[in-house]
Amino acid sequence: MELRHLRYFIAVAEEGHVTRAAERLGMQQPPLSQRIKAMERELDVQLFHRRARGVELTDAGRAFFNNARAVLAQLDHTFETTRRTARGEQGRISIGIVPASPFHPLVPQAIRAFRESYPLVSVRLEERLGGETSGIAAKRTN
Amino acid sequence: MELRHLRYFIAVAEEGHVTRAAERLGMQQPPLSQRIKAMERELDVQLFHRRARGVELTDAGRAFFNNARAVLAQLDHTFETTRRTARGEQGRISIGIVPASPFHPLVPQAIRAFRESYPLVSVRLEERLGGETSGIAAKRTN
DNA sequence: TAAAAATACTCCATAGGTATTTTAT
DNA sequence: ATAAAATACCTATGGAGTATTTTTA
Repeated sequence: MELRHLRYFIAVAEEGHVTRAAERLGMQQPPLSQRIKAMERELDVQLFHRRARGVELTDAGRAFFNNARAVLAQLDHTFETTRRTARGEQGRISIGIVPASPFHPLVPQAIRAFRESYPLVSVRLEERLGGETSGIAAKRTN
Repeated sequence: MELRHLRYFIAVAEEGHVTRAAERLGMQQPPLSQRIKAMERELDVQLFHRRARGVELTDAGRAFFNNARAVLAQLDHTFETTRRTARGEQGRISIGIVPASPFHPLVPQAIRAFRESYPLVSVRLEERLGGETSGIAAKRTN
């Protein structure tokens, strides 16, 4: 089973007609009927009752419908999260700083400003006594 | 993007090598490289760093990895729920009964027994005063 | 009997296989 | 220099289109 098939199934369930769903999907009725039947074969579950004026979800079909929509929603969320992470708009960053550093007093304000621009990035601040530099080190910890 | 591609990506991420992932998937390395690249093109996101000894997830790739596994897990859950519903092992049932009926005293024990056999079916009992029958009526309310 | 789904087929596009080259350390 | 990924090219299978038949109420 592929994502395309989940979308086909959802269209048919929402329209209540294979023919109307095919229109909405920009394809023809027979291949859509075939794909739905292939899904029923693969699941070994009847998803629709065939009526004279369209199709109607079975109980199992309704269960599949609700869950399938959730899967697609989660997938959309996945794509968005991935793209935001790639753009640096989402994720986790650790900042290490030496307390005695001349930058020290500026850090809290800098973090506030950063958070305003990147609300989905969580910033973690660590103060360390030792260390070879007197500056600031930041690294992604995704 | 299709489910197959999510599985390909997960295999590559877990193995850290396109070649090993291809073995695990029972396919050849070049088509797997092509599919991964196609996914990166479609998402417009680089998912792996190419190293001399394999590949390594980028930050965005790691975000995609975590979410993609959740999508597949939810899909498995979807299939199970659908099959259980088809077998009548999961769902909701409403039972209507007339209080004066001779069956009335037997109902609670019957429901207890049913629940033992079908713990994932939720049973709802409704008592109604009127009604054309003196018996018991049950219907699925999925 | 009429509207819609199913079947039978033909064709095409995506994706997989094989051979080879390029890249990264 | 070497291990692994990328590229180029060919092939094949899943799925989409068209024409027609079957089913359901």
